[in-house]
Amino acid sequence: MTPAELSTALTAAVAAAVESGELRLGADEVPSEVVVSRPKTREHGDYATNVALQLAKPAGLAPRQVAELLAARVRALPGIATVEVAGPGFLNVRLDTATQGELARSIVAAGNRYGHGDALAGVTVNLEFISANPTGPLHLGHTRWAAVGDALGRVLSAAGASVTREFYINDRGVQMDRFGASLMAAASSHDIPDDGYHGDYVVDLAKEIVADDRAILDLPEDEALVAFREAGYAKQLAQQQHVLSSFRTVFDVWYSERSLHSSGAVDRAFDRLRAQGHVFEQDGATWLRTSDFDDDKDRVLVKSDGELTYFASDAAYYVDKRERGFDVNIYLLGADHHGYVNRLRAIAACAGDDADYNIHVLIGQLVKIMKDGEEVRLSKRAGTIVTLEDFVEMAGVDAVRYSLNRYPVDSPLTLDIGEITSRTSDNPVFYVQYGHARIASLLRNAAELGISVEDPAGFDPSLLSHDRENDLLGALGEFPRVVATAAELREPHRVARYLEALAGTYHRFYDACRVLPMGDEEPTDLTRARLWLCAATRTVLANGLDLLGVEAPERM
RNA sequence: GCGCCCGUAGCUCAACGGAUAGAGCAUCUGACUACGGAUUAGAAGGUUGGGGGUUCGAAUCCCUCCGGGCGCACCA
Repeated sequence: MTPAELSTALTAAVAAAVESGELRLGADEVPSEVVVSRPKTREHGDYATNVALQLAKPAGLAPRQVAELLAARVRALPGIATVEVAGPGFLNVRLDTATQGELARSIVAAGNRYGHGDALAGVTVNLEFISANPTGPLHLGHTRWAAVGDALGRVLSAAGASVTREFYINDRGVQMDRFGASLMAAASSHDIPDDGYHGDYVVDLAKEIVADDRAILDLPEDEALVAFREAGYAKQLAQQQHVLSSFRTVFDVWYSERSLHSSGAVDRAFDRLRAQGHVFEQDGATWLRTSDFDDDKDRVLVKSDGELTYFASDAAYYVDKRERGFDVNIYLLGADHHGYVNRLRAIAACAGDDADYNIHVLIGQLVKIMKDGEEVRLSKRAGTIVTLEDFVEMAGVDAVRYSLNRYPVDSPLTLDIGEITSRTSDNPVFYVQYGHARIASLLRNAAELGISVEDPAGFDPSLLSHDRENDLLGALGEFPRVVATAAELREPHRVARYLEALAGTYHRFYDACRVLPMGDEEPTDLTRARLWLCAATRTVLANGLDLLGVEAPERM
């Protein structure tokens, strides 16, 4: 029995108690779903619920009275061993061993679908992250977003959402001309302007551009500037795409800011905002009255010189996403952009949308990396900043992705290269991957002994009665809810934390419960039952690592 | 000045409003002639920054103060 099935049974029990008149509740006071949780200590049963505490006040009864009358109903359900009322009014439920053990079979049967759900079914999500300027390499902050954004996309998909991952290319604006000017200066060995881009990559890029087309040096200056800018743009974008691909981060849409303007999306957005009545003219400029909502001041859309602001692009881009059919638009932004949150929400509100539902902005705090006790600040390539490539070169894709996905994004983060690359239990990514490899090895050994875990008839779930087996089954049952919660809260780190706990629970089971026969003993029913449990654990570890975009190795 | 985020063990960090606040590292003490010891058992370590409030119950929600980070353009 899964926690979800138990929850359904408890919900029905509450409804039946209301039906019979035992519980007097209004229609809107009957819970649509009774939440069950896995208690911290086994003394509190396999599962516990606080529903009686929550219903006591509306029902006009003492919490323990409510608990007692619900307990009587739940005891009668199939698969339930005992129900106790504890503390202020908790219901502590124990399942029959066989009922609990059946979970292993369900998990193996579900395979790579176990953990997936339909909590977000029918929701179309636009997940925008990184969105760097195509004027240089991706740096440490982008790396956090690449890891978290990609994992979040996987988690949202697992929860049933239809997810489009989008990278907004900031290819319009003065920084592009500065980039072109920097490349042109580097190509002719002039000093790069103070407001330009520095770092070895600019020089390398300039050399490549000249090697591709020597004639570029003979162009008039204004034409050369454009030519360098466009060639550099193409090369730098390709470089970012290549690096992200190596980092196992894929995008469905690369959206050019230029195309936003050339396609008429800006005009359409302005029309919509005007129609909603939030656009006004003042001092020769065109404004959006964002202060009608959460923003602290109004924002300029068109400057008095007729130029569009960057904010105009933001507004048009949001409206364009909505026109493309996205219900929920998630933005992952760096901490230095937190001032944008309210104005982005105000754009949604000005467009007539629900800022609480249609837009969701995640702000990521800074990442620092330490090596040998000192902060790593310099990049060989970029001049001043640590790049995604530098980080991966130091630690590897799996360690970087996993480490960045272990923590909530709204807290600053310090990672130690030595710790996240060590091949010992103090490194969570290896601890979890090792758990998977260990089970894979065990199942290989079982196959060599001719023991099949495929035969459903060979599985007697009632044999999984050891405390450590019960712990493991309980942990395995939590996975779907962990995934659903991670998706709902946009917090993929919950998956990583869960996997670490699961790996620990497995190792403790393994330490206490011999699985394969010793010496020349024959396999028993218990051998087979435990192999089912191992296979189920392996499935969950693999599915969880996949949600983080981290390999689940057969061998290490 | 206004706004956002953060403050939990010596360190890095967890914890749907739930029961005794948890892991890892570091410190100390144990467990292998057996499936991967890359494992595991235990000890010690806390007034969850301070103070109020709501609640049967607060690290979590509200108010306030203290401390830290960041942001407040007709820049992009």
